[in-house]
Amino acid sequence: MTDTLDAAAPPLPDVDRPNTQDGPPIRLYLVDGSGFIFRAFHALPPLTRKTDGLPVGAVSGFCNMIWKLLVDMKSQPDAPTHLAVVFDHSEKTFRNKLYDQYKAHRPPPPEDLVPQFPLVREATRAFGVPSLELPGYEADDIIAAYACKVRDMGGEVVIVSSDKDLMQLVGDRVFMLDTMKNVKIGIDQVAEKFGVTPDKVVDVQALCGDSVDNVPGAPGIGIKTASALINEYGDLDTLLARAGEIKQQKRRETLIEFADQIRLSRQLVQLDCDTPLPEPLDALVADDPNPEELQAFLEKMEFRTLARRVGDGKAGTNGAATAGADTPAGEAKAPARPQHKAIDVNGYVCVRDVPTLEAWIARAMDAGVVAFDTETDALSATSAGLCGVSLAVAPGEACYIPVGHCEAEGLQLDAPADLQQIPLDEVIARLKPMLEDPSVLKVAQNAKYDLAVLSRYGIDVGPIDDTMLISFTLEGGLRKSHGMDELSKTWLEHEPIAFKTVAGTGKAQKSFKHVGLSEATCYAAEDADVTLRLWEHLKPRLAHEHLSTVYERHERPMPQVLVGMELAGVKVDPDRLRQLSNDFSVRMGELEAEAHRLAGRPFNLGSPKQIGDILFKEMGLASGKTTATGAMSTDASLLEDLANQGHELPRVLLDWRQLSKLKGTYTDNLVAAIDPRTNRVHTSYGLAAATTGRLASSDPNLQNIPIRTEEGRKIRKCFIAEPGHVLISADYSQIELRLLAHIGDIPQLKKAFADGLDIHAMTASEMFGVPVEGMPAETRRRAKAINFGIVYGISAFGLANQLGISRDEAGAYIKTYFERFPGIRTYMDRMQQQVRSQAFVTTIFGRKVHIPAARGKSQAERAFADRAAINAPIQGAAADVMRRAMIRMPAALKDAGLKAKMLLQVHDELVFEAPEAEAEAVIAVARRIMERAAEPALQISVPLVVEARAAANWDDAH
DNA sequence: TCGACGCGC
DNA sequence: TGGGATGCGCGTCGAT
Repeated sequence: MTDTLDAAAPPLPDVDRPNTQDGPPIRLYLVDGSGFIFRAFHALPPLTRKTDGLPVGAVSGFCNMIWKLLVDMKSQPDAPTHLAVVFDHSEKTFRNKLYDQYKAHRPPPPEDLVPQFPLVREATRAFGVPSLELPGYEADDIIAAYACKVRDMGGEVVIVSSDKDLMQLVGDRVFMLDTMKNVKIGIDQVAEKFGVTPDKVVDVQALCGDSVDNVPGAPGIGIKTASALINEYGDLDTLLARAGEIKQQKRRETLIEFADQIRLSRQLVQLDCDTPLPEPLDALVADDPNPEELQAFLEKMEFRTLARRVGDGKAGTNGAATAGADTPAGEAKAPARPQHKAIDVNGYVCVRDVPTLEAWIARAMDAGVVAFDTETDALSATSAGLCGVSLAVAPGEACYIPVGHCEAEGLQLDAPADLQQIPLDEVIARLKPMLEDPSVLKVAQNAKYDLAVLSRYGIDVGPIDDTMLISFTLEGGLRKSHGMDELSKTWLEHEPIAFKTVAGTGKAQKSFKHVGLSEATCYAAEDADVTLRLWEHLKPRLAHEHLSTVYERHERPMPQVLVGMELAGVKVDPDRLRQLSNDFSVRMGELEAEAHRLAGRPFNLGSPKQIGDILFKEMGLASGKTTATGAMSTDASLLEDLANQGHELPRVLLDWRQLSKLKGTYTDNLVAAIDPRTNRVHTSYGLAAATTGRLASSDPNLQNIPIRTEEGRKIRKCFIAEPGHVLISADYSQIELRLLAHIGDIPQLKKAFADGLDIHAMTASEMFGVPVEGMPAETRRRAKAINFGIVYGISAFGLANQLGISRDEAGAYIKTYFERFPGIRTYMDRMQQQVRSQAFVTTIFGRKVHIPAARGKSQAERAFADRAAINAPIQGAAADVMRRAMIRMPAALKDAGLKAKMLLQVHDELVFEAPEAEAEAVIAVARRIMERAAEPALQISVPLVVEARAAANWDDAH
């Protein structure tokens, strides 16, 4: 419950504070108590009262939410003036008289939830909030009655619930608030869900029915058909009266045959605004709780954090912390219990004998879906050793299976810790069939890591779902990270135990294998538990938000592919790299001495600040520009200008910087990154890093190896193949411009690509009216800069900078460009409009790229969003094409009988290693797969062309 | 921990 | 009006 709304939720329309004739404005908050307790129970981690084990998780979530509402009442402009919590009273209601099967399929509530029902009512009273219920009626009807009354009086109503059955009540002055997701639901959100305005929601529900409540509806009609029909005919009665006019035979017959059942369904879903009010409205006036009574209740429940906040009277400013504070995470900070006794911690189980392990595996097989997580003794997935595996088979039901925990050397314990574990081989052998069973879905957060670890122990995990990738597919661009901690805080309002808490921090940080089994179980089992809950929450959204295909085709297969590449690694020549490093050092020393001589004093060449002082203060050179923070800029373009004016020092600094960069970033670190076991370098690819869908490479980054300068290429030459093998580089030629031609439908560009012309020369020819033959190199260079600039949404200023021409001249170029290629202007305008109205754009493959800056306050932010919106569909489509090629590549190579391996990806390039004799065959396979990668999803209207070459090192293959 | 810088596509 | 004025990453270094 953070203060700010989810960025995805549009702000509420400004509604003037309503006035009633005879009193202050009314803003009534109605909390759907029954709905809340079910959702809180399933969404929040299990929490029990310490003294007697009474389950109180849902009560805790409920108390935090109520407290937040009460705190907001004092400060927020849209705080409640009236407040009540509404509960269902009994199983049987008037609806059962209409239809005896209503809600007949409901399973009994979970065992752990039952004792919490009376506690939530008690909590409500302790907070001084009226608790309403009425025999024979559902909570929804009571909510409807109050909502209608207040609305008709001119007041405002906020229904705290996410129950879709309440959405029919939404209107100009009636909203819903989902406090667990921090989303407000207004008319637009209802329309998005049901495809009709709220007043037509019952008609749609009557048609499609509801399997949860056992409302029959019309067979074979879903929400889409229902809303289409209602929108066409206006309302349900008209539709049923004119059902004979419907063209589709099946649909017509269904509506006629089931007309009565549909009318009954409408009666079942229609909420009754005439439900008698259990209390007069005046009785719901919001008021402060009685402090003693509230404290007594909270202490009885052992909600210490909330009790303290209530005592301070200043709680609620950070709702997320409030919600998490009474969870097991807080308990973990308590003094450690004796390790050898703690087997069952917070309901999580530490598995240390084979029968227990078999029982958990059986439960996973039985459930058909299991969340899992691996714990390791280091960070690198390609080298870390396994410490243990955790499994979650249902929310709150998780275990940790330690396999590699041991005592730290030199660490004396008072009593020997009990570290008895099932042997590693035994655990692997027993887990393997379940983890590889095609009928059991394995859910992981960042599955690539766990797949890489387990694959080194001979387990080929599958099928998998990845909560990180699901989140990335749904919300790429909305949040910086899709890490588990952040997702848990957002969606489960729960802060998992931090790794630091169990392993320590900084110098004292210990490897996970030295963490005691009790603490390790708390941490590891919780991760699997949280992963399962996140999956339950996020996975259904893919379908609802039309992102299932993107996830299934472009995300879900990637971890497997990348594991293959990361584990393969790439060979580098350490001797040659060390020699380069030495050469660079020697020359840097010479340049440093020269720089000190020219400056007249020693200084640190690596410090932009000191360089600024020397150049602009001591030597009096004209400082051209400043950086974002106002410091004097000393970047390469500026030093280049000064050098061209005839100054000596800037040239020396530029040369030194180049060598310093190469040595510091590349030579030394690449040698250090060689894994001694494989003698190769294993990068890690980030899948949820770039919002456009591009991969990112890190530890080390192999996507920014130098290529432009002669010195830099010396480093690239150090990437080599094994003896008897070659490296093969295959890269898409001009893929972004080709996709722009397709997406923007630019005839001249499409024709040029179809004819295989030099695209930059063609652009120059179109723009400047000169023939391609005999064109000056400078003319082509300018056209090339414009082509690239267009892809990035460049301005006249930027282009002028890039080309070293005047701003007016650059402006004229851009003007000419748009005149020659009007389709590009249209494309850019379209993206700008789209991002400003929706705050996201999509690629031709359906990938959604959120650009929240489009809703930014400053013009600069929105201008930035415009440029990102122009670039994202192009860069993103290229990334999508590349992903499709990569996903198909391993099988294509294998089917062709080739031993070649895909090693690296650099956005538009793939690097393979193959036996020399395979080179030609690999090139043929790579080109075929890459050039046809968009198919069959899309037919790109320009050819995608791949250039490929084999050589002994990466530079020569390029 | 942050900003400046620079490497890649 | 006028400031700001090419997209997406990662890693290093110095300054704090």
